[in-house]
Amino acid sequence: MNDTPSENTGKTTPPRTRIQQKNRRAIMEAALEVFSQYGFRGARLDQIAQTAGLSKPNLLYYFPSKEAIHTELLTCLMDTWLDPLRALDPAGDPREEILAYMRRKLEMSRDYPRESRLFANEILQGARHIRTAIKGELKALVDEKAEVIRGWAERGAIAPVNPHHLIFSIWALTQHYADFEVQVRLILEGREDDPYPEAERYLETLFSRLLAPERA
Amino acid sequence: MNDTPSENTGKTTPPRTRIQQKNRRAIMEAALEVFSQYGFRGARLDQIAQTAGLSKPNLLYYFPSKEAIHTELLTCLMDTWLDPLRALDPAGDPREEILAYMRRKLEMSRDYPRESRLFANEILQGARHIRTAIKGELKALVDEKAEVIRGWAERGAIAPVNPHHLIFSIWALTQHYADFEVQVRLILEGREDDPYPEAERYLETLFSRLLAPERA
DNA sequence: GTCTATAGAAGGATAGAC
DNA sequence: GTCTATCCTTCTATAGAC
Repeated sequence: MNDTPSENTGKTTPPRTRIQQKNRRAIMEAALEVFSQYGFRGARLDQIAQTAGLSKPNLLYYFPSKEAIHTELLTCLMDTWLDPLRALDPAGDPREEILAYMRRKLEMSRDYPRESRLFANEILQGARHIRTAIKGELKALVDEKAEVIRGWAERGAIAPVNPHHLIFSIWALTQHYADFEVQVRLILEGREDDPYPEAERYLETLFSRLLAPERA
Repeated sequence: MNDTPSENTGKTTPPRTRIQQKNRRAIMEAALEVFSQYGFRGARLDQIAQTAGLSKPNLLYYFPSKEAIHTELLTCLMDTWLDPLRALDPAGDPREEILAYMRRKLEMSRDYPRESRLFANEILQGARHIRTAIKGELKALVDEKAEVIRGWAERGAIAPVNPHHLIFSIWALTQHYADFEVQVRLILEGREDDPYPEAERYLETLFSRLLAPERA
């Protein structure tokens, strides 16, 4: 997931051979599959090993422990996970930037639902393994972008809103379709086979009306 | 949680004595605490027993298995969980009814965050134990209320929206504050000690602007 | 009804042959 | 690097005394 063998600073164990790279990838993939479904405590090493096509001891040849796999997985994915927000451009058109951010997040839910559920499980279960990342990296990024949004609202480019809660609402609304996918699909059964086209239309309407500056 | 000793149909084991009632309540309370934090697979019986102030074997005197505790808990809470939506009154003022529903759901998140996380864990982990309830009870209720909302939109009492996704969005936005409470609080640290007052203001603005009929 | 003790299965992790 | 075998811990669940 982030196994660049060259220019490795030594922070994570650098994989040397092709086969190691391949196996480490397979393990990360399997770990994502299992951890995203059951959370850390509910996940079982045998399941990860089996999904990765390895024996349990072989799995533990690559990583020292269950916790190490989990930590590596979260660390590798965190950056990708924050990219959509990082891309929010202070110089762009305010409403379009926010709508585009929402669309990127909705695409992430559609294309990477397991990643969404991995973080959902982790936070739901107390965020013990990513507390520092939330308090540091994520908080800093959110505060920075919230400041941008506040500026847009102040100069009247968008309707006045609480920037932090605006960001929360984008997370909540888009991630809901990944995290609660089972429920959404069961309820929409017989109406929409794929919830995402309607979700996009609905969320575009929602944020357009919310942010339209020409009112009150 | 639902232990009316009289007029019990025999569906769940009817508690006979005072002490049994008290202990069963304590177990349900402890089970809520633990299952909501770790999900079914991650939860441990000792933790539930300890939290309930009972020994592990004593816990299993009241319930035959871990699964039985979990099922009982979900069953008991499901009704309460759906009450806010049931209360949506087709005869009421459309915008006010939807806003009131949102407020009730937000209050549920604030006052019963563990219940929210219990269902979140369950659905996130595949909804294996409440599949039938979702496909049956919940789907029927949602479809019924969505029809009401569709009627309101058709006669122009609210702006046109997809009723199902409107309901999803109310769930997503309100439950987010319970399910992702840790993250919300960490990010708002130094700004808002209690996220709920601002959340209510923000969500009222959001749904007011979304549903305002006098536009387009 | 409640406890101590423990069976029996499953989980995480290691040893050592190949 | 990978496997078989296995250790030790933890977990669910039960037996049986009180």
